[in-house]
Amino acid sequence: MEELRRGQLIEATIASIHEDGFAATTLQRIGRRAGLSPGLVAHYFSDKTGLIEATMLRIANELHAATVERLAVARTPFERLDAIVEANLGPIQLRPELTTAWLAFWALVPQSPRLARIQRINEARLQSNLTHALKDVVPKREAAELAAGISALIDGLWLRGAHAHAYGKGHGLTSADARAIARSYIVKSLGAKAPNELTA
Amino acid sequence: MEELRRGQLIEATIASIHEDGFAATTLQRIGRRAGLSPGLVAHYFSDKTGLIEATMLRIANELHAATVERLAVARTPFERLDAIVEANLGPIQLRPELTTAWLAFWALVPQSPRLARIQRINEARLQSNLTHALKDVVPKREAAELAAGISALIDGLWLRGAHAHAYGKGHGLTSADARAIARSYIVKSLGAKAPNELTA
DNA sequence: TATTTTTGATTGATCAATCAATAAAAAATG
DNA sequence: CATTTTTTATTGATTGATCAATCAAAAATA
Repeated sequence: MEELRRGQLIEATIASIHEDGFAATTLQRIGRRAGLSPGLVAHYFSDKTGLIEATMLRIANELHAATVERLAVARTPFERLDAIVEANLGPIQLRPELTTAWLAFWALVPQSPRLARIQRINEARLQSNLTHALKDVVPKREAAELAAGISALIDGLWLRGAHAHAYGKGHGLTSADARAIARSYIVKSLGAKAPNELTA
Repeated sequence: MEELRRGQLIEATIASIHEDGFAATTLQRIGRRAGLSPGLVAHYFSDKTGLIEATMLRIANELHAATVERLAVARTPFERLDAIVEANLGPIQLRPELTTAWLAFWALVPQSPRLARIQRINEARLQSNLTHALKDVVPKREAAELAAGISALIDGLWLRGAHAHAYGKGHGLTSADARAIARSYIVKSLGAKAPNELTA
């Protein structure tokens, strides 16, 4: 019961941030969207703040889980890089509801040490996954540098994808565009060491 | 008088977003910070919304002006690319107050067509500047692709820089890190065509 | 004096949090 | 098994605080 209700409230929060905007995301609206009373938020999350934190944590963990799942079936270093790109920039992660929620959380990070912590872990996970995938292809020293660049590029592409939804159809970056740019960066960075497996 | 007051209120808005957080950025606080009455906002911006829009427009135009200024003294394509990187990721643009404000505005873009328009123009300016700088170094077709990658990377690095301030000293990306990563990407992308002028 | 600028109290609306009341489920007891 | 007791889940109205917007009055300026 507890897990069910928490999930309902978290999903309603994401939906409300997307459709009402973060400023208009009130406990009343969340409750109505979830088909529950606004008072329940206090019962399951103690606070509105607690619900927001739980929501960010949830989507961060879902991203991580999606990445791990794809990495598990990747066999070469290039497949691993591709798995990371796919998990982060695929159409599932670039859904309008999710990107809008991420934008809102990113904006809250400077005011909330709790959210900052989640975001830092998020960055560290991405960086670590990239470094591991790179460490067999380039010198260790270079791997860290390269991972920093790729991870920043992924976040930037994500940002572009998030805003593209706001620009309306036909404007801005698509998920496919984002992945193509990321792959192109990886291929160029690895230079001659990058075989065709990457794009296969 | 009008320009003075508008500037005071815009600066106070940026300061309040940074120090109080966007949610706590009220007309009262803005007024107090500016040493003016909260009622003046209505007089000079009609709305709180109008003040927010004017603030985003202001920092977008300041970024553009800083870019144009640096581009004016750049002589080679590589100097032009470096000027763009420097204008976007230099310590002036990566100041905590500015990055926090940008984060807040980015989060508002999905709910506000007016802010979305400013952001789209912002992206277009960066992309256009990069494409022009690249068009003499790589084939036209490739220039657009490359510009898309570099501009996304710049935005991603900016995001990292913004969050780095929230992580506290010693954690996260510095302005110097960001510029180094951007330059490294450019050098690798241009391959043998990139002379040393870039890092000179 | 006429006009513009500025003030700050007021208003009406909205919000998160609280909490007493109720319903449902589970556990304990006879 | 039936009944009572206890715990847990849920509701929704209330409260106190806060906000943007308004505007009449005052101050400054021309």
